[in-house]
Amino acid sequence: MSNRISESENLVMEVLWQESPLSSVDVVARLSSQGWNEKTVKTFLNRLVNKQVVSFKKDGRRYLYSPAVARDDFLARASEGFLNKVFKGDMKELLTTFVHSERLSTEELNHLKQLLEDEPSTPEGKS
Amino acid sequence: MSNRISESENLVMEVLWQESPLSSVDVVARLSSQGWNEKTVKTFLNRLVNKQVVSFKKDGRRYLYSPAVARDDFLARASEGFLNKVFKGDMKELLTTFVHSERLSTEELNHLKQLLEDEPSTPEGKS
DNA sequence: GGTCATTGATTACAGGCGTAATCTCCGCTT
DNA sequence: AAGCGGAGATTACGCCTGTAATCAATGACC
Repeated sequence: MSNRISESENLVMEVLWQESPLSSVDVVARLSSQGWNEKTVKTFLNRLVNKQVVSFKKDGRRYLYSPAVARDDFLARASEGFLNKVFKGDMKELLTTFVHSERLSTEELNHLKQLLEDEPSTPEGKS
Repeated sequence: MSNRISESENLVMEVLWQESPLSSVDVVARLSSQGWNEKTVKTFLNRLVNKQVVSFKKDGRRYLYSPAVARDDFLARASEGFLNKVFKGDMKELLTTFVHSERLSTEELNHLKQLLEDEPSTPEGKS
């Protein structure tokens, strides 16, 4: 259970997924918009290492951090968890909620249509 | 900040959204699959009342609980939070992740296409 | 009317999280 | 070689959460 990633930790992961390896100083810099104290970021890095989702290599006296898990896997599992938790696993309802959200722009709608066209499984026969 | 609903509390909400008002005994019964002690469920009900997302009416010495917020609003806000937290607000990526998930059945895909067709905003002009 | 059972309210407590400060170790500088 | 400055490790601490047990009030039964 303890290998769950918190919201703040997730932001740190995002930085590392975007670019790695990074020193803690770099990570702090890339998270400056969060207004976090350097110590706070270090704490997150430490916890992530303990949770084994971030690895590091020593470079002199500093560490260079890298993600130890792929972002896609991560998102997929988080999404799955959210789906089950909030929507009781009802994917249709989840999609309906998101599609009906005003946050869905025309561009996003088109992107979504594109995605659906590229998806294989929708000919005629419903298997 | 404290009006956030936890995962367990959410399950209690689901029960009430499905049917209300309900006595605590009823809620406990409907959550029996969770294997929670009656005291535990009472705690959640109490916390939900304090968070003002559940209201109650006295019926003799017991309370009859009802949701104080609409499920749709709730899902929408939870979804918004998830989108921002896990996908940094990137709706396209969220949709991509869900659509690519193997959990998306043919039926769900068709449902989604239907949703898109019913959505107004996809002519030519992008605003 | 008093006692008891039960219901909601209060209290408990460990582990996770946000947010850091402090400690310790070690490589550079002088 | 000695000291210092900075990196990671450890510790701190209050709030939230999961999980209940205990407390207090009150309606039902005798």
